[in-house]
Amino acid sequence: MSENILKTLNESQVEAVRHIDGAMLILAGAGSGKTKTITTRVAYLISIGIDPASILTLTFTNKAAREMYSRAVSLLGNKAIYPPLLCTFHKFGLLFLKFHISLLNRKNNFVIIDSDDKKKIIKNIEKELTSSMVSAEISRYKNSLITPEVAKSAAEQKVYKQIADIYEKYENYLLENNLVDFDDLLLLPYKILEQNHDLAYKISNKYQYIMVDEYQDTNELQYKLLQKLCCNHQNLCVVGDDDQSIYGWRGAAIKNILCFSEQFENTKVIKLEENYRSTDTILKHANLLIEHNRDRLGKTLKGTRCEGKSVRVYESMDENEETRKLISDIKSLISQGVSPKDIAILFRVNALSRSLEEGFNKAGLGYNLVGGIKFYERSEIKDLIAYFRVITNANDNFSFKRIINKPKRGIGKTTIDKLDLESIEQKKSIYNIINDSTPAELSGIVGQKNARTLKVFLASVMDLQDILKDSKMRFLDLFEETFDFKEQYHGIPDGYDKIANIDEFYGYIRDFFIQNPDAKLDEFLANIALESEQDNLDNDGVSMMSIHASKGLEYKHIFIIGMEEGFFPLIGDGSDIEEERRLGYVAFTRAIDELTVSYVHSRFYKGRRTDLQKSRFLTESGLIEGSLNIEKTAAYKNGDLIKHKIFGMGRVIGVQRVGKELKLTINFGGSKKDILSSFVEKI
DNA sequence: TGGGTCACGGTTTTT
DNA sequence: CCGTGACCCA
Repeated sequence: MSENILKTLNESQVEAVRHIDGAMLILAGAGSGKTKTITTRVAYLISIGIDPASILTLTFTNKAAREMYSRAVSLLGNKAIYPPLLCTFHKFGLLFLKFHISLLNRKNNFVIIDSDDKKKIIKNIEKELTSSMVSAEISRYKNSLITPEVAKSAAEQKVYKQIADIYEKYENYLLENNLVDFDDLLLLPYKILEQNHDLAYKISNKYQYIMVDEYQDTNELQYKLLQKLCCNHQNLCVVGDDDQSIYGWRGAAIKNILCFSEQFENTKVIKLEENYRSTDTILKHANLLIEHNRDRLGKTLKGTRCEGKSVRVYESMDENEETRKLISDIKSLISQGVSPKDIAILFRVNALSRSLEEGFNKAGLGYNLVGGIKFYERSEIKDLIAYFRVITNANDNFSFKRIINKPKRGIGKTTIDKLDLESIEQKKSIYNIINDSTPAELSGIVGQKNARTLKVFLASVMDLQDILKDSKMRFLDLFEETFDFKEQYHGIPDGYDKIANIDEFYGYIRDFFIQNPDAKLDEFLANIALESEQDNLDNDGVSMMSIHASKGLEYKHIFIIGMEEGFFPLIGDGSDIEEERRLGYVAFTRAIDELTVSYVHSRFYKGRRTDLQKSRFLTESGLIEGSLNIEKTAAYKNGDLIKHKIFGMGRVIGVQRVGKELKLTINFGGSKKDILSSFVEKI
């Protein structure tokens, strides 16, 4: 049976699956059967008698976890086995904390906050700095294991002192309200393992075989955590593609994959370079593009299919012409019997979807915009979530403040501020202040009218808490009855949609409790906190999404728009041209049969029309002949200007990597000439 | 308290 | 251009 599983794999894949003990790095190029290899390895390990409970597989997304899990289970057939743990990093962290957070003297009824909540908390602490900036900075600290104290003492510039200060207050706030953010789901387990060697040893012993998907996207903290999990063995198998690392801006440490072999002894390295997805033509251009990157482990995708159609390059005056071309193409594809589900339009910047959407609407074509505002991020849903959080965790001041006036009950900012102050003074949550104070005491804080309102409000919340203990379903019915939550949206703009969302959400909760009758409300909350809607691909239209969102997906027909300097590659302060190129590589390799790239001469963006140059990626990938501008370019050799004129008149028809340099093939007057890039300089 | 108006700023975002 | 947030007045 174990050998049977390996039947449909190629040689390298089999080698990867059969390697049992010791560290392994699987470099899996785009479309090289990465998921198949991991899932087969899980099934194989179990089939040769390894205890499923000792296998841990970590992914980044729920979607990947679900897919791998079901594939691994189906490979094992119907044999009833104890399922191996296969989940996201964050889910693993959550499970770990539920068991062990007491080691940090914290209770395990903590609530997970999302990035929106985080920003709100930061804003409440300090309004001068932009909360997104501070939020990202705090994440960077946490993921680099820098404590507030260290951040404070290391800060030299005033801004960083300020940020470190906010960081400290933020951490205290989380602690007081028993909240954890996404970073904590990894950081706190690491801290616990760091402080408790026996536990680390025990856990490492429990998970003898650890696998990590998308390793190129791991950060410093994840690496450290993995080290702890492996402190008792070296059976860590990581799978990734350095060429598909596109989350550097978010703290992913590409060095984790680049240096894996040095960090773990006797690492076996396996490259999966056979691509089963795209045509040879598509791969050729993808390879040409990525060849321009310096920091690579080095890998070339080999095609297994056919040459296929050549990649089309569209040139348009502006975004309207671009959209017209795409729509006419897509219409003709559909008339030839292509399903719109097999078509996707990709862009580097979400803002580019606007003109597309307009065009599609006018043409009456259905589309499916991936990304955008997520269901759980809608304000009405977040309000409901805040209600449920307060109901399960009375210490959650943050959520309490969110719902205190929703629906409107006449409690304003001034009253909230007073309660906040009181909460700090009494070192007690707002919930408990309202509960513990006598009506007279509370009136002293917020006035008689507000005191009465708050007492009534809290009584309703407490009634619901009681009902929740008896019946979750009855609780849900009474919740709406008590607060008239939907009522507030009647007759306001978008109110109809909001009510529909609320009903959908109630439906979700009911479903969850039907599926998990024994689960508590806080389990539901933890579940949705870690759930994002990638499964947004519900309707049958053409998909539109950012390149980031397209990672891991494939479509028969791919259109990439906005191939212009400034848009793609996107140029900004933190921009990294190699990462942009990897994004290009990811985008190209999403295509199965046909790839079309498009650029325009001008685009309407941020309220103005901007002139644009076509993307360098078009020449780098060999999609168009590059032409060097006569005035701006000259060729030098050893400091001397050479053949300026001839070179200037030539056209670059090929670019190839030679060592650390690029070899440009120039065509002038019919004859070809090769020149190294170091000989080319801008004047 | 909350609705209205104006100024500002604006990549990508698995959890 | 278009959404968010600060600020002002009823």
